[in-house]
Amino acid sequence: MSRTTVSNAYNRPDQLSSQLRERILETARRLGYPGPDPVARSLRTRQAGVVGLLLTEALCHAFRDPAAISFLEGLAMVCRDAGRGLLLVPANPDADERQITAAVNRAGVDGFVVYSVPDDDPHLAAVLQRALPTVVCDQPQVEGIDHVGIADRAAMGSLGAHLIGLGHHRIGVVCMRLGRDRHDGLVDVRSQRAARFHVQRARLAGLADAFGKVLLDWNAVPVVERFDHTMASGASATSELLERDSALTAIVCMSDILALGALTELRRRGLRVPEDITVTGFDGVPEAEQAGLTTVSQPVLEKGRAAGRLLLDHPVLDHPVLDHSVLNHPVLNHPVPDRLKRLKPSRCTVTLAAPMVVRATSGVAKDSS
Amino acid sequence: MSRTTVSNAYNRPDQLSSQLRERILETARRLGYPGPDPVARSLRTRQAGVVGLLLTEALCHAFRDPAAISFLEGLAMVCRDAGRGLLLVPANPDADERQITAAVNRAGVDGFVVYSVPDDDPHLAAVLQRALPTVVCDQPQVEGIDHVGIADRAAMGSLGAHLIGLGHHRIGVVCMRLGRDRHDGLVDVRSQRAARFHVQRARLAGLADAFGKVLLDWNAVPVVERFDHTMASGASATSELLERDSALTAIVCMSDILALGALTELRRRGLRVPEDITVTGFDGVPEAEQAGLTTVSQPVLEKGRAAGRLLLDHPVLDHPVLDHSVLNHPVLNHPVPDRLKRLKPSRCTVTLAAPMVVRATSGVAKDSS
DNA sequence: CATGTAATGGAAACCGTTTTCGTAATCACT
DNA sequence: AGTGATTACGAAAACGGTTTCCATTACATG
Repeated sequence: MSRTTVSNAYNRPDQLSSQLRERILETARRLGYPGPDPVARSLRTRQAGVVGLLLTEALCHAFRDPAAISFLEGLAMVCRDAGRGLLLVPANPDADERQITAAVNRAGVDGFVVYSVPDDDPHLAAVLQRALPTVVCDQPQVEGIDHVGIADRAAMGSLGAHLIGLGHHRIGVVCMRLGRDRHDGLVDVRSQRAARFHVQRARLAGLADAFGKVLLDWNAVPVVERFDHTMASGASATSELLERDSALTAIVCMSDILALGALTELRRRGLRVPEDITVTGFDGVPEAEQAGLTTVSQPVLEKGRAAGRLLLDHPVLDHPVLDHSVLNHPVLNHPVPDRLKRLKPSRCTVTLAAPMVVRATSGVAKDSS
Repeated sequence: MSRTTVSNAYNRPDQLSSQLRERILETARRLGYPGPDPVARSLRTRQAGVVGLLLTEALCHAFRDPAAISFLEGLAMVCRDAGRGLLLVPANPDADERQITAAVNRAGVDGFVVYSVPDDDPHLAAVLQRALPTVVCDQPQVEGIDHVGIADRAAMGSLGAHLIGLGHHRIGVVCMRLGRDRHDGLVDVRSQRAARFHVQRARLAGLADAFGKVLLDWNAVPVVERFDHTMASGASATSELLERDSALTAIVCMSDILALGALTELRRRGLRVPEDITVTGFDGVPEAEQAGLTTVSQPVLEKGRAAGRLLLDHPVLDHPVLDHSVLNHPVLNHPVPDRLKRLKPSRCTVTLAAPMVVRATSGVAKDSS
């Protein structure tokens, strides 16, 4: 019996008579042959049928972040529909350069999605080395690499302007980690600008924009960094801010998780939100919605889907590659009534309708064999 | 230049002089060679360095279920520490038999973890065909296949006895889907026993046990099934139960998600929990903790870690044998059936004995461990 | 009966590594 | 310089399929 025929029996049932096929399968069963080896098949066909996903190093925290989960969900949906597997690349922050490169190089995938890792992450560098189709999300744009994201800076700018419009200027900011090293505490403007994470950098810059626009001094705004992206961090950072200045009128958090932590801390201190103090978040996770948080709602699931579609070369149907300027104007779906101005409690959600998709046309990494 | 030397340059830097190695790497860079092909390497080494994960078909719902996420997190942690990738197998409920088998067969993995799929799931059948090391979780035990789970039946039995001890006997039950087909509504005992999901079957049986033990009629207890595992389902099912019998004293939900939905529905109706009516859940997710739900806290993350360790042949360190009396969690050690020896050296069945606590924070009940 | 055509099965090349083993070169030591 | 040990590198055989191409057979047709 030739290999060809066996191969055909499994993959092209129409290429041989059904009784021969049945005989082959029967024999296979008897011999304990489990079917064609997927690895050998991948080698020959030059196709793994798998998409690699590079999540932030802090895997444990990624799974605790509803936004990351939604992204994963969106991506997984697209992969499932395309019959592709989704491989979580084992990203170990404590590994040395060699191990990291090895981990990425060992991944038998047809392409990579990179989600919110630091700019200088060695995993990312290793991925780019692989010269496979790649999509980055919540990252700085890389020449020739597809990109999915939102207008973080503009969105946070809107939120900042909204707050300032309400009369807030004595605010404190809570931010997740800005770099790969643990640092919990105040960060000055220099450090803010040097943040290794695109998202954090952009959002802080957006807030600074809003302050600059009305000639308020951004340098005077305390920004507290926390390495762990948890509610507890949000709480402790809020505490730190209030110790420093108990007269703050708003706590601006760079994510909903942190904002939820801020809420609990404020309640613990007997402060009413939003009567006594305002809290804002970012992302628009369900829990935030339920808590009645002022936040920026971004289409996280859609970002995952867009990334997947982009990688699998499907048309990015729902997200035509938009002009940058369109998305630069996030929609305030609750315009602030006049009577609410001057520090009156108010809640609004800034909704970003669709992710921003930038398709790399120069195709450096794309389809280059 | 021979292939051997190039291979060594990448994988065994100590096997050749550093200047030769540098020369090779330099040449590779110049020629655009991206390093050894992981697929070919896997073929040769007979090792993919990847663990396959088969999640329930309803992928979208899996990612919305905090318990499933925690399991995933635990598994991912173990994989990361072992330098293994984690492959989400594209499980499509709507695919036909052939596509499903193909999806599983295309996965280049060293082993599978199967998490809470229906007993008759064709994906599961395909996985078992592959004759690879496999661990099932929240599934019925399969001869010769590693198993991770908790004593669902005993746990729910304890919870039931606890409720009965408090005087509850007029209760309603909310359950997630019992089979692969959508069915929303009341289910009789026959259907309960025929449930395709191990977990649901065991938990319902445990509750029935508790009723039987004190000679209460389980047939009289209304059980409402919901296909979608969401808070909305919990709410609507609760509504359905109350329409049927407004004098219920307790709503027993088979998961925390459903229970949280029940809570909102009851609040909406102006009923106080736990003063007017008791609600119980299952899983012990953080949200439930926060809501002060009576629930069974199971070590979900630990289950994920145990599954990973079992598959990767690490000792299952953190899960020692506990006394049967605690909550009836035996740790069984099965000798390896001879025919399976070639697949994997040491197989055992582990039932998690890590802390499983019946919490009673909602005031009506108080009990522990 | 010869011949063209379609259906079916087989031979061999190829995918890109790892690994074993052999050979040549280098080196320390007597 | 001879000898044995050690090191550096290369040749060739797997690994387990897919795919292309060709040979054979069966059958209908002129």
